[in-house]
Amino acid sequence: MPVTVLLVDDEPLVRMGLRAVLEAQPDIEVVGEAADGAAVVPLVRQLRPEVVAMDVRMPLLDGIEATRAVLRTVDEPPKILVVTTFEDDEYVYEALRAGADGFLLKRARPAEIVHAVRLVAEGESLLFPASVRRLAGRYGAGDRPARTALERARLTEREAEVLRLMSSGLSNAEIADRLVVGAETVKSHVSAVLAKLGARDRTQAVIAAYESGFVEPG
Amino acid sequence: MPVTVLLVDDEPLVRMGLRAVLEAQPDIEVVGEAADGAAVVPLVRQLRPEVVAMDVRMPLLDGIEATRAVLRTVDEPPKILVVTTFEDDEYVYEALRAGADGFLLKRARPAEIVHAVRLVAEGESLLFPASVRRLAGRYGAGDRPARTALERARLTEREAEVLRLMSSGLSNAEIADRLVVGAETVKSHVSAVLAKLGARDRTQAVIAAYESGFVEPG
DNA sequence: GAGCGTCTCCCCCGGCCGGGGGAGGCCCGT
DNA sequence: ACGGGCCTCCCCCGGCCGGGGGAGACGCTC
Repeated sequence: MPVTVLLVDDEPLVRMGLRAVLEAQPDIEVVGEAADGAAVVPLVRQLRPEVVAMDVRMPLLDGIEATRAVLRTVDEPPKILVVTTFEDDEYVYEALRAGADGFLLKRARPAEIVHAVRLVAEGESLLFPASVRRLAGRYGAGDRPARTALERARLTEREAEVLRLMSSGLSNAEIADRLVVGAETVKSHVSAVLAKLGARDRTQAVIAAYESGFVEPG
Repeated sequence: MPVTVLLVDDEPLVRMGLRAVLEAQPDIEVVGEAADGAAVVPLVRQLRPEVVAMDVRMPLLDGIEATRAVLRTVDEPPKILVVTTFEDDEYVYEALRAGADGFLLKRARPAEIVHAVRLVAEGESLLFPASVRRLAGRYGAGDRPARTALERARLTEREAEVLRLMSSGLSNAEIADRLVVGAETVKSHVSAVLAKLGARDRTQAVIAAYESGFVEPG
């Protein structure tokens, strides 16, 4: 059965765009739309979507408040994907802290959007949108949303170990030596880590590791 | 004229190894050796080497104290390259704080050793030996040696900008778009950054950026 | 015993990356 | 006016990386 998605955005154009992109996929079904945050909770109760693509800036109730409302009032809440532009980065981190599961850049290409939806639907986090770095310096100490997001990624012990070694700058071959396993094995673990973190390459994974507090600089 | 190097290590075997490796290079000349830290300052005054390859654990005066002594008492002091094994990482960061210019792992391959010597001789730092990560958590707040080391790397404005973008997870193509320049241009900047940081690839450069405080996690 | 997750290894393949070397234009300081 | 640093772009090339897909072995749980 397909992944069910609820679109929440005050701009019809954006909703139509997302719908067009997502409906083109056989395994994704858009089950509803909302134009403001206030309508989200009742719609979620009614439609029980697996994923909510949630805009940040909306009338009545913004994406952050709507995210909080959904997670606070709905049993088995859907995954929340925060839809954003570069411009409202400052709001995004609040949404993540409110419990959202990932980012989605409006300017992302269709394939990336589809990928993001599938990822969160599978319970994986989407730690790494290209703009994550721009959030730096805006978190208060102690409440880093990304940390929970990475924890949500549920890395296995081996994968965590590989991520640590990646974060110390080692190549796959070097990691293989260190762990005394084959290079192909390391590749498997690395691929798993990238998928779970929503990272495109090892560099993004390492950044996510730093941003989330998984590793810490001096 | 060749780069002049002073070897300081209490083990003759290590000195011989280093000498063999370095002397094989036409552009590098080993001008002297010392077996303990106490002999370093007078030898530096006498020989005026451009680079000192300094062991950490030595009799009489260890590498950290010797480094301090040289930098404090010699005009136009040489570049200090700390020679270390994995095992004495805990001492290395002190050496860096004392003003050393880079690391050198004893188990590094000859080509890497030669490379390290050339780099520091050219006034560039060697931020990224494979073990840098192991230093994490040992720095006191406020006195991060790596920060000074990265500052010593003297990145140009453009290179710093590229490093920042690399540290936000962008690919070369994406950086090119963002800066509105050609992909080849970005490659040039990236290569320059890697060289100046002593990083092997962009991941190591990003790690160095985090470790040095050049970028900061949430 | 039949799953399921984890860890291990394999193949093929396209692509981005990074090294090496070169080159032209610009500004700035000598 | 010449040199040097910086930014820009170019070519060739080998290699690591990451995706896709598959598979066997182990241990756990149901």
